Amino acid sequence: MSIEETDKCRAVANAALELIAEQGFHGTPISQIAKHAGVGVGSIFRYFADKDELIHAIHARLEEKLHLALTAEIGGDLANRELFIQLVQALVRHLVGNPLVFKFLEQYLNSPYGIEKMREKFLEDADACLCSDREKPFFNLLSAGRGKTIKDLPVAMIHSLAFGPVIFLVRDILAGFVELNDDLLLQFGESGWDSIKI
Amino acid sequence: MSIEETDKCRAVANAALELIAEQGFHGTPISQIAKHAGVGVGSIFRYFADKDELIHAIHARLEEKLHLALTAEIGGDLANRELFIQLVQALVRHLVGNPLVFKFLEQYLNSPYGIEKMREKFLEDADACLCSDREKPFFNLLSAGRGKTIKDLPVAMIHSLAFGPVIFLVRDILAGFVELNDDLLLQFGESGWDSIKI
Amino acid sequence: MSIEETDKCRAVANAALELIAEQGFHGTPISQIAKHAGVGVGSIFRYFADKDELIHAIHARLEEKLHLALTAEIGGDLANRELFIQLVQALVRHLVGNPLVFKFLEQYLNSPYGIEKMREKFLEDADACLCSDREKPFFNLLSAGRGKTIKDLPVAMIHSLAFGPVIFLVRDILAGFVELNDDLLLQFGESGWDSIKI
Amino acid sequence: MSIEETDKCRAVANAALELIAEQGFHGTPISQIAKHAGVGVGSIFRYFADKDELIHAIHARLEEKLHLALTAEIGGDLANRELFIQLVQALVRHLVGNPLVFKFLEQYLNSPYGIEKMREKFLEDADACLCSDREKPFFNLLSAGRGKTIKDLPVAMIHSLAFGPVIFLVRDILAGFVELNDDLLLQFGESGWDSIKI
DNA sequence: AATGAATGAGCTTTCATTCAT
DNA sequence: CATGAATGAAAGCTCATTCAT
Repeated sequence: MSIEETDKCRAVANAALELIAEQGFHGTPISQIAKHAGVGVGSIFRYFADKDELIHAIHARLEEKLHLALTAEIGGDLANRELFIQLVQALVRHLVGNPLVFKFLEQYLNSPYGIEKMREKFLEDADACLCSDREKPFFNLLSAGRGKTIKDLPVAMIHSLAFGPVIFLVRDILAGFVELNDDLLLQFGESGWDSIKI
Repeated sequence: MSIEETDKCRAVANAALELIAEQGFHGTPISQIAKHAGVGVGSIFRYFADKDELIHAIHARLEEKLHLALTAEIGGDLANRELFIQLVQALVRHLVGNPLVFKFLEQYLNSPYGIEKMREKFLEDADACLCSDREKPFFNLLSAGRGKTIKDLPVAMIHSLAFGPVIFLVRDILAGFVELNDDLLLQFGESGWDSIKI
Repeated sequence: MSIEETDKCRAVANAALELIAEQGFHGTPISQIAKHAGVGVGSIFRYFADKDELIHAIHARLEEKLHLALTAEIGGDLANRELFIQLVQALVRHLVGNPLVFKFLEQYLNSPYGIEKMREKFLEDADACLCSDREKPFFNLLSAGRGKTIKDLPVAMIHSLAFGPVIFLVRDILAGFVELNDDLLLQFGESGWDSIKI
Repeated sequence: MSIEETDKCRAVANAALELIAEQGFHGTPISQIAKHAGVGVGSIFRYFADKDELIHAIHARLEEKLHLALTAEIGGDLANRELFIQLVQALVRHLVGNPLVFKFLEQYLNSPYGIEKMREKFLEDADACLCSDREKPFFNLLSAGRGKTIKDLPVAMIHSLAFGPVIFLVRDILAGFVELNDDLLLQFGESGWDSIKI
């Protein structure tokens, strides 16, 4: 169920996002979310059947925003070196600029929630599931170049080479282990390309 | 507290590992661990002050084993292409061969447990913390080559480029999205090198 | 408070009757009643101060209807064998023909609702309370014959002998344990008479 | 699941019986039962998986006790007038002497709990279900005489004639509407027989 | 007058932790 | 030492009731 964009609904989703990103799913009781959102507990269950549904809804919204943010910048074929690099840069910037989003998604994807979600998708559409929704636009555009400008490896492997580094880098940036600047980010994007180009 | 290597203690840790890997931290009550380990609940609290301590202890043990497994295979300078590739292969094989270990660590590192741990370390020893313990041997050996055979980027960035793909690949393999063979694994290792080599 | 016979009011009472008969008092939220009645929740509280009051009002209405249905068929002295038998038959037919009414009353009378109600009545009017309202016409007419055609036992005992079987029979019929026909019903009525006649 | 006869277990069951008899299932929170039993809430769930299971267990125990109390006094064929009367007397005495038992059973049998229970039984053993467990000994012994000393009516109908009055009488006695004495009880038993004898 | 979104007290249930045996 | 029965704080969730619209 996608998030109905009521004011109250968004307040709840935002409060939940903030708290869960810092405390985890199980460290964040509904009552706390309610208080932080300035809402009664009961109201949360008006909008979301379950705590689970709330979490899935937040995930869906974040994926969607991410999708929009990225597709806005994508012009064409990711098998094209410059485009690939631009997108890696955009992705890193988006996640670093929205740390709560990153922290939430990290937890979500490595929890029973995300795994369940992946299974569901796998059953209904095996192809769609070779990557998380987050990178679907990337994924499609990468597939196109396989065997031409991009190595002829299984899609999941290309995917790992392209996005594994991004996630790790963002994690380290948010943890304060790396100070990013434009030049470094450019080099990082180029390095990613080096690993998948033929 | 590291795991005292009593028989009972190991039984508990093993039971916990198996159950947590499949069910998550919060899906695995102490009582279930006790039953699965053939031990009384009370006994668990003799060895581990807390559920948290149990989890951290398991994590520590897994890191240690991983460390041992990998250093056993390392001969020299990772800034050397062949060595790097061998190590990526060894790491993938080890994790794919020990899925419970991988699943546990994935959860741990992306949960408040792991994050808290990272913070603790950061405070006491900034250097040690630039990478997770898991890849410390890699990390040290990679540092050595920076600016020579390896790009002159921040260590954390090199680290992300080198290990991000590994983790993502293992995840996809365990999820059944990729079928691995020796040739593919070799190409994967080479690709990793391509991204960090000068 | 008796049911004001507004359209909306009756719609609510009917919806509540249907739902409660099948799901019980506590399995039937006000919100469900409102939906089923095509009315807003708030409106229910305009007509009935409480959920309790709604339930008591429904009970009162059912008693009244039962009263009317039965007195319509009563001509005279129940101490008269034929009249008694006719009335037992009418009562059984009425209840079997209105299963929701029966199910509601059964629950009501055997719940704190009914018991509380009985107490109230007992305090304000001991006589009225020697039987449930439901059988008041029966009761009065039976009293008349005590010591003549009917055994000289306490009224409540006569009452139990006369109506206990009816309620039990209806319950078994509605549960599908007995298939009724005219002949059986006649014999049943005669049997009831046999137990109270001198 | 029958009640394990631990001390604590019995304390819980007794507390629950008392409270539920007076306040109903839904007026009696587990926390209150725990307090009244001098036990922690958690302990209740050690013995009973559910609130439902607790209630069913109490019911089962009461049925069993009733069964024992009555069969202790039964010597032979209920189609025999004197035996039937003795048993009606015994049943009335037992229920009047144990008002909590009566109140609990009344509520149970007329609630979704009891109805569900009856359905279960009906599915597994249609015959057994024509009467509630409570009267099974009665029932079997009555069946024997059908067509001989007892009217040739459907069993459920005989059952209604024989036990409907008992339940109603007990209810009225406990409500204070009838003052019982040995003579009245004897006449009551005889009246019951009058309704079913050929 | 009618509505239904909002509320929060209160319920059932879980589970880490303790401690008497 | 080892055990597991006992505990109760805390969680998720429901629903009668209110009140702004």
